Parts: sequence; structure tokens; C-alpha cells
Amino acid sequence: MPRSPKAAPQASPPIVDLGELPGHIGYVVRRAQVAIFQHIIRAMAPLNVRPGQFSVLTLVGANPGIRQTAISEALGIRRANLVALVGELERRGWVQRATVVGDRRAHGLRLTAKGRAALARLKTLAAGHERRVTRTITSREKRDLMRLLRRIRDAST
Amino acid sequence: MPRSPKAAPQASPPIVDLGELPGHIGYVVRRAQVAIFQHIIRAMAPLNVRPGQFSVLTLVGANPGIRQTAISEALGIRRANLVALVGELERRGWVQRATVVGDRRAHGLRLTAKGRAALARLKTLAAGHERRVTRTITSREKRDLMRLLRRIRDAST
DNA sequence: TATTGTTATACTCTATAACTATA
DNA sequence: TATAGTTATAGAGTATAACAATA
Repeated sequence: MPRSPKAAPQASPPIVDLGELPGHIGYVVRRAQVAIFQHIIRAMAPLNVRPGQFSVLTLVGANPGIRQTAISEALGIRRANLVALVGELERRGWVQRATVVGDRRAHGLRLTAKGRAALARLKTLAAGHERRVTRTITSREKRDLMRLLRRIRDAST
Repeated sequence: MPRSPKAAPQASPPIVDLGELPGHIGYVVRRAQVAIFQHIIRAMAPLNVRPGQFSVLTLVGANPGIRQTAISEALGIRRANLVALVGELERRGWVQRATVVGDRRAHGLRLTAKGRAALARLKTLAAGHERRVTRTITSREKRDLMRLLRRIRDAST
């Protein structure tokens, strides 16, 4: 059973000195990530879909016949943990596992018609979410933000 | 027992179309956050300290006598989950729980001498980590990045 | 009545190891 | 031998509800 994650209670704040935390990129990125995820989970609540499921659905939609291992490497989700995730998408009738011709070990994943409809709906919800959370920055600022984050990510290896 | 989180295996990547994911702020922020956290956990491995513990230590250091509820609200960690976290810091001899004069329900947290030494060491490790992960961006870019992330976070309520 | 810290509990996400069936 | 998917399992992190002590 999924739960709607509520923000931690932000009651009358006693003035707390955060020290050097606000100067740490890890702290600021983490707080932003949590806030964004809470927002998108709320946005996708009508379909009860979580970010991980959305990203897998997106990959299957963009790469019909893709193998679980390829998804694993592309998204940084371990193969073992994808089993239940894909299983849930299959249980919902959104994704099909079909054996790949020429390699009977592998499963080629495809969206069903229902899955394509769900993904279309989710993309609309995601777009609305995106507009909301980026409403106070310009598209140029968003582009710069993404570029800097990718550089930070590349530098964090 | 803590484990050293390894990056998900990034083997010979079959070309996968990520669809619209790279255009989603949530996706880019999340991937960056995971990479940064893996990096800082490695950086703090000598003291076997995780990001949550570091942030609590920082707050106690900057706010001697702070109550657990104040930490909870400042960091977005629920009171209930702070119990074990602070307990571990106390077990390590880094933090003391003392009853607050005038309110015997509360615990005022303070660093011990050992805790101050540990925090000093951690701040050095954190600074090294910070230099590494931001080495490919300018200080102006870092400032802009933080500003934009805070705006995204504020917009995600 | 409300608040502080706490306990108990459960769910999600992530991690490793080992298995099976194929290659 | 190696790979794809799977199972079993364990550890973080995070969520809720309810309790005792105190305000």
C-alpha cells in the first residue's frame, strides 16, 4: 500500500543556526530533491505512481522491447530491485514481458495499450508538475541549472 | 553495520533513449543527489558517518543545548526517527543528552570534547568533498545553482 | 490539553549473494 | 564461463500511532 508522503511538520520554527549546511551542495540538492519528489508524488497520486515507476514506464515507452538489464544500467536501479518494480507494472496491465527472439534468457518489455494510455496521462501530470515547480525561474535558468547539476554529477565519481 | 554504497554497475551501455527524463528537473536533481551522497559517504568513510548524522552533528555544534524537536523541524527528520540517530551519536560519545532547566520533558543536546573533535575532522572531510564535486564549476556558478535550487524547493510546496 | 521524547511498527528504497536457465 | 532474470535477505530512511512524563 502506498502512502501519501507528507512534508515533515514545519511548525513555528525556533530560530536554528544551520551552520555551514546551506553552503553544502549536497544539503541544498537533497532538500530540493525531497521537495520535488513530494510534489510529483502528489501530482501523480491520481494514478498512484511513484517516481521510479514513472521513469521505468518512460524508458519502456521510448524503447520498445528493452531488457531489464538495460533499464537497470540506464537508471541506476539494480537488476534485483527491478523485478518487483516491473512485476507491479505488469500486474497493473501496463507492461508486458515477452521473451526476446534469439536470447531466451532475456525479457523484452513493451507497453500495453493500457500502459500507453497511462503513460500519456502521466506525462501530462508530469508536465503540470514541472511547470509548477519551475514557475519562479526562467527557461534559461532551468537550462543552466540542469547543465550545472550534470556537471556536479559527473564530478562526483 | 554500514555498507559502502557502490554506484550501480555502469557497464558497456547499450544506447537507451531516456525520453523526456533528462528534461525533468526531478530526474536531474535526483541523479545528482545520489552521486553527491555516494561521494560524501566515501569521503566520510574514515569516521563511518552518514549524511544524516553529519547534519545533526553540525546543528548540535552550532546550537549547543538544542532540543530534538528543533532539529527535527530544521532538518525535516521526524522526531521518532531522530531517537535512534541521536542515540547512535550518544553511543559513540559525541553527543550528550542533558535535561533542560525549566522543562524536564526536553533534552538539550551538546557536543562532547570528542564530538567537537569528530565534527572538526568531518568538516575538513566535507570541505574536501565539496571542492571535488564542485571543481568543474565556478564559485559564481555554485552560488547561482544554490539560489535556483532554493527557489525550486520553495516552489515545490 | 498540548508538548517532548519515546516505542512499536510498517513501507520504500537500496544493497549483496546465490540460484536457474540459458548463452 | 558468462549473462538475464530471479529469489531471499538485510540495512537504511521514512512514515504513523500511541504512550509516559511533563508543561
